[in-house]
Amino acid sequence: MPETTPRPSLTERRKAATQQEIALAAAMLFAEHGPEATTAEDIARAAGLSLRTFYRYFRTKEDAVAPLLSAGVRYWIDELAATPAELPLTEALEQSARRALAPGPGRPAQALDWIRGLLRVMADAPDLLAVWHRVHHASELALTPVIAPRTDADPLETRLAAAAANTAMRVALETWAASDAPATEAAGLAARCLRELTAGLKV
Amino acid sequence: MPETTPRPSLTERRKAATQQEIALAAAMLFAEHGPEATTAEDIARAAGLSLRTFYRYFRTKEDAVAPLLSAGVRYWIDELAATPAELPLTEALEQSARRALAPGPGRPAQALDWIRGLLRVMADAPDLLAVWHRVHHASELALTPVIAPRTDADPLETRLAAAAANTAMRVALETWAASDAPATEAAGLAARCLRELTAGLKV
DNA sequence: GCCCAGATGGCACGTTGTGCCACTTCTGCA
DNA sequence: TGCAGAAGTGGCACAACGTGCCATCTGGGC
Repeated sequence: MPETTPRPSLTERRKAATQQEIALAAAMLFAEHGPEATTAEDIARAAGLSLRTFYRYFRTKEDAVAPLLSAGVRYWIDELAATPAELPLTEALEQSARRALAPGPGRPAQALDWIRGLLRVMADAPDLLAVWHRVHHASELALTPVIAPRTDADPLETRLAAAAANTAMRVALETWAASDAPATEAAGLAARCLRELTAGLKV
Repeated sequence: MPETTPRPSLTERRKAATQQEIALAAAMLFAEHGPEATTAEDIARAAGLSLRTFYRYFRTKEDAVAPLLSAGVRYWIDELAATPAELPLTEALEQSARRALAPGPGRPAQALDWIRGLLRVMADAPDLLAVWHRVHHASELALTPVIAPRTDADPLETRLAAAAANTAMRVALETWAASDAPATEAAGLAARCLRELTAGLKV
């Protein structure tokens, strides 16, 4: 079977697993007691490693949930990159968003639930909110080169398009998370936000 | 002379002055040595107060420059709120942006220069970048109620419009800051970004 | 001039995040 | 299979961060 990736090397896989374990432990503790009441040591203990090692995986305790928060947009950008180049950008954005937010292979069904749980405790946790914004800033930068070959706009317009699309996705996720809608509705909401934004603002 | 504000009370004005002094001291130190190499005590000393008092004005050392970073969008929202209601939203956004970024009464001419200086050291200062994003998140929320009465769109569309307009302003400021263009060009760039975004994405 | 509210400073303390070193585990090569 | 180098892990010490608490001082109202 043809593997595109050379092969993740046992150690690499362990590190990835550890990172994921830390992320889940942190998300669980954050959701239960709030980030303020959770110390880095709590997370380390819950993940079964020393405090020193925890800080080798993440720069701050809030960063620990970044992999969970970025899952949605990560899938989205991957899907967009895999979309046939003939498709108009507008449709490509919508279609990839729908696919990214639907459960599928390699997409843990609870990914959206983690995001919702974390977004809900962010209201009184500025440092955690900062992670959410950092994630979307990163995805804005990652989106630009993916969009660029699909448009003939100049660099500034391309950057704007990436930023706008990214904003639409963020607003969709925040709106969904604030509601009680089931995870299945997130994809539709994201598609709608993208459509409205690419069509232009109402006067 | 009719004053709209009841009158800021000597103590209030002192506090505001102190806050501004801290902000300027922090921006100066951040720009010169980088935020990493600047301790909260350095800022406190430069502003002529104790460390304990510093933390009564700002939650973290990076927060100290938030007043400077938010100046631009603050002016913008104020101008927008003061724009005649008959003006179509698209034009109101552009016009108020132009006014906000042009030097004028109550608008320190160097405001944009501080933003540029700070944005340039943000590349390797995640905590400072977080403040930039927090400022724009706040302005996104502040923009929504100002836009709402000028449109008949539903709440989600209104929120999207605010988020998009806000994103346009942010991209404009970041683009201007990354360039060597004089401060006078920022207004035009912002207007252009707003126009392109409100018109809709190119396919 | 007196008094209360609030601003300030000093101190102690828990938490954060990092440098350094010793130890263990994995990986590659013979 | 065995051995040497590389890499992950943990413990310790330490500077910086951010806050609760209390004592002191300033300033505005009666």
